[in-house]
Amino acid sequence: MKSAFTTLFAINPRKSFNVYIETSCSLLKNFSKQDLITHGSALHGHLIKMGASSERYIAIKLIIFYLISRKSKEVDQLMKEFNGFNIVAHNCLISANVEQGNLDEARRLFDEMPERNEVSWTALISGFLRCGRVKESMWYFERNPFHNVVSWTAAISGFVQNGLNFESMKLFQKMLESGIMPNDVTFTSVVRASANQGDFWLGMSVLGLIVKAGFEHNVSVSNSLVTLSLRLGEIDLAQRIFDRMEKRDVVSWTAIMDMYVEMGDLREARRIFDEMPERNEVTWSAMIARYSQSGNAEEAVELFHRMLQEGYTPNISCFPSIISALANLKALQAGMNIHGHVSKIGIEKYVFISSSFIDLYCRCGKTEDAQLVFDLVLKKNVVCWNSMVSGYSLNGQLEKAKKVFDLMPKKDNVSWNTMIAGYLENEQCDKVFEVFNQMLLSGETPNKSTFSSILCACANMASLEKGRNLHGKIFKFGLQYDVFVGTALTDMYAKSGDIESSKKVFNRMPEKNEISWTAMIQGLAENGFAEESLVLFEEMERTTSLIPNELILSAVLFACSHCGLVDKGLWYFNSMEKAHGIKPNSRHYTCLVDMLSRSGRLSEAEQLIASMPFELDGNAWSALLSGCSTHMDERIAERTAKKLWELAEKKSGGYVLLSNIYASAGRWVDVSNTRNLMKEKGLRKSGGCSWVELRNQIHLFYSHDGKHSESAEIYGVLELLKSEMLAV
DNA sequence: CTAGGGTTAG
Repeated sequence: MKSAFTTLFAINPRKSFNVYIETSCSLLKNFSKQDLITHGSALHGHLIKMGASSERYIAIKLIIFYLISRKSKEVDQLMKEFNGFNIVAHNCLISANVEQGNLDEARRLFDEMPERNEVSWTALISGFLRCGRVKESMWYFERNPFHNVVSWTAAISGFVQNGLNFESMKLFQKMLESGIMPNDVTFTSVVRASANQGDFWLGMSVLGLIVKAGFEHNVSVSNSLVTLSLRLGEIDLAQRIFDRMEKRDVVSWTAIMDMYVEMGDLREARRIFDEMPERNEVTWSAMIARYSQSGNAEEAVELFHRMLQEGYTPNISCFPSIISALANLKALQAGMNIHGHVSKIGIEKYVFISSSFIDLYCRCGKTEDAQLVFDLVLKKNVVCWNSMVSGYSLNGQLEKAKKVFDLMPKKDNVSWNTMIAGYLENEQCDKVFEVFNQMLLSGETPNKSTFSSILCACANMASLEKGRNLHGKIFKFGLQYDVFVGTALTDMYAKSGDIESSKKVFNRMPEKNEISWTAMIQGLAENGFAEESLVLFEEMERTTSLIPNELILSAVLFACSHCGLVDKGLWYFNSMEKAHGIKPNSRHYTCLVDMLSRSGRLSEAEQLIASMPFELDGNAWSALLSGCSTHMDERIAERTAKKLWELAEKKSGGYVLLSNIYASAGRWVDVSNTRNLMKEKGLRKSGGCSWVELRNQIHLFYSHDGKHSESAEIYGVLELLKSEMLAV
């Protein structure tokens, strides 16, 4: 561009300057390229030399150029020198300031104009709307003496952009009453308003007006109608409108492409994408976003590369999707390359982009880098904060996550859910409830995600009372028929030992997925209903197309082991890889060892352990040992005990396991010996913890350090109670 | 003055 300009400049300096400035301005709208700014200033010097800088049109362009480059000193200077203002020049400046978000400056310019036309009014009114300053906009709108289609439409579309859909429809009605005919732009805005309202009949009456006014074949209007139909779930209608269109443009094709995504048919969407006659940046961005959102990160990345190869310039909207895809792939290096590029073109501080980078860095374990990105964001929104909170919790840095969480100026339910899920993931169940209670107290509405986490915490603690309480809350929020919530309820009841309620919830679920079945089959097996568990497993195989997963199969093996169905269990075990493509893991082996040991097939069990393709598993050894004690095999027991001791040497868990085994066999002397040995070696069992909930306050009690603040009083009362009881 | 695309929890 630079050399082309030099040539042009030699022929006609004024005209070429305009071309140059126009190009620079439009480029600078999106990016603030340092080299363009340098070129612009150099040109300015040139123009001064040639005496052309004070000519009205050029001077205005120069002011706008500096305005966009955010060089306020130069702008002020030029404004002082410049006094050839007419309405057009003034309007240009107002628009440029609006574009930059300098609304107060635009208003000042507007107020000091000696004379204004309809463009001046519309520029200011729509400027305020664009910044969400609706009240000020309306103040000027009501005083506008030049009401025409454009000013009405500006106000209507501004309302729609600010989410004031109902108000925009009211304005539309007023416009019709005042006798001004809407044009195609008005209709597209109004259709969008009805789509946002989700009101089908409103949309249809607008459609009637469109037909009456003769705009039904307008491309923009039809496009908005296609989108309206899609939003209202009227897929057939969308297709019909699309099919009847005389002319279709990129927007139409992109909209219909999205229709297939909406229907869950990504492949068909891709086919449309490949075959559409025209594509632009938005189309590419849309397809990339769809891949990224639906978990096809590799496809998203591949498409992004093709987009670059074919010479398209990715715009701001494209980056969040591609960064998110890279985050899913944990592709740190590729992400950093993008970060470099994005910084170079000066858009790295945009919230959408920063939020994606925060996520990327955190998923790659780089929370410090993420924090750096976070600190630089100019206008942090909730998502940005949430990304930082989730990033810390993802890396187990719960204290930092909580710190950021507490600093948030505004929280939404994602924020709360993130914090809750973080504590759950890090097994701090007490905190899970603490945060949940705070969430309720803050007035935030829990959703299915919240309840799934909380129920999972209940299941981990086997807290039936809390679980029942939550079940009631879930009904109140109407979430009882959700798959995730239903599954979590099934699991909670099963893990808390209330298998009847578990079954009830499971049977009433209108939709069940793989995880639902797993929870129920596992729940039955672990609660001693082994036959029922196996029957349910067979029902699942018979009535659904679900493929059994690792967890279901270990539940099945567990059930077989508890039913004494050794041969059936062996059959399942042996067919795992062949029938379901699942390699047995250590849990499966442990189940099998347990099964063989229980039925007295001890040497087979011992052989199986020897053939295990994993690191030695304490659970398998202890299953064998307990088999030895029921079936009185001293020889294998000796060998097994020795192995267990070896294992115990390595970690405290081994000793705990050992002492538990001795305890279950009633060998109390050995239990105390083991515990003493642990003390000697400085090993300690990780502490137990319990708590009670009183008036929304959780009181914690630990088995090791960190005593309750009032433990002396509590023990005092306990002693008192004890003596009272003895006295009776 | 308008239509299609963007980030976070589970």
